[in-house]
Amino acid sequence: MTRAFEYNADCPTLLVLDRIANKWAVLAIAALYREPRRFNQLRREIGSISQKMLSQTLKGLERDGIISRQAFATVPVTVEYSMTDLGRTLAETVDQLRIWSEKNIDTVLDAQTNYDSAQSQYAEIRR
Amino acid sequence: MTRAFEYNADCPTLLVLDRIANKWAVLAIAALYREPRRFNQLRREIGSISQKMLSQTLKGLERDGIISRQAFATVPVTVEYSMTDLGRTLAETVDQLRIWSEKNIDTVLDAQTNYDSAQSQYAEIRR
DNA sequence: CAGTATCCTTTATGATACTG
DNA sequence: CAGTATCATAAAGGATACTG
Repeated sequence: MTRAFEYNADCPTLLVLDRIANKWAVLAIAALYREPRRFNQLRREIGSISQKMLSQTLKGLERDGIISRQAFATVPVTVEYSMTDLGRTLAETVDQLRIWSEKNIDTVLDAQTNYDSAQSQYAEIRR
Repeated sequence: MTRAFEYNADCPTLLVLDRIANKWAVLAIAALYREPRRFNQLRREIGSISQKMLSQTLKGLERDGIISRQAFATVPVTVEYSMTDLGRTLAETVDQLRIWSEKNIDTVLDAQTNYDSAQSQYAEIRR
């Protein structure tokens, strides 16, 4: 077996996965990919995210050096989030997922329909 | 704002994200990327996954047409999981995350250390 | 072997209220 | 505006027992 697929606790993939195998993080990264945003701006744009989750997600991404946070001493305070150089390289990778999704969504949807009808047919027989 | 970043319920990215922004799914995809595996083989390989989660994850991936399940009428039964053609294209994309992780894990770890020490320093001042 | 079913615990997330 | 704190609930996950 190759080193790449050892899923032990020290595996870097697992560490990074705990950050990005997360819907909110992916959405935040995608939103910040092109241009910086303020907190509530992000919140409105992502839409489905709560204040708590956004705050938590941004903090985690900042901790990992994926995004950076800059506060301006306005009244009230303005805070701008933006991708770091490191973050941008991750964002490009994550963006591939978006591209894959848009390209293959129809195939996936068809597969789901197929699977579901096969299942209900089986349920029919069992009854 | 570009179409790509509208996070409404119909967004294909969100639908796919609900599947792959998931640690177990990513691990299963990574494990099946190179060669087919049997259920318990996968379980041992991923290690940290429970029977319940593996079963659930594989079912979801099969439903989406990412992997396929083939049962052999041996005693006891043997079941082999493998990537579909569609799945393989996703796996390649997901594999980029693994590559990114291995390449940048040190930078991320450093960023975390930095962030944490800055935080504790602040806590020190507040006290 | 390859699961399913069930119960129980932990974690994630939402809603609400409050602050500099 | 940009959060934090707290409580409540829903969802995820683990452990165990059981089956073809």
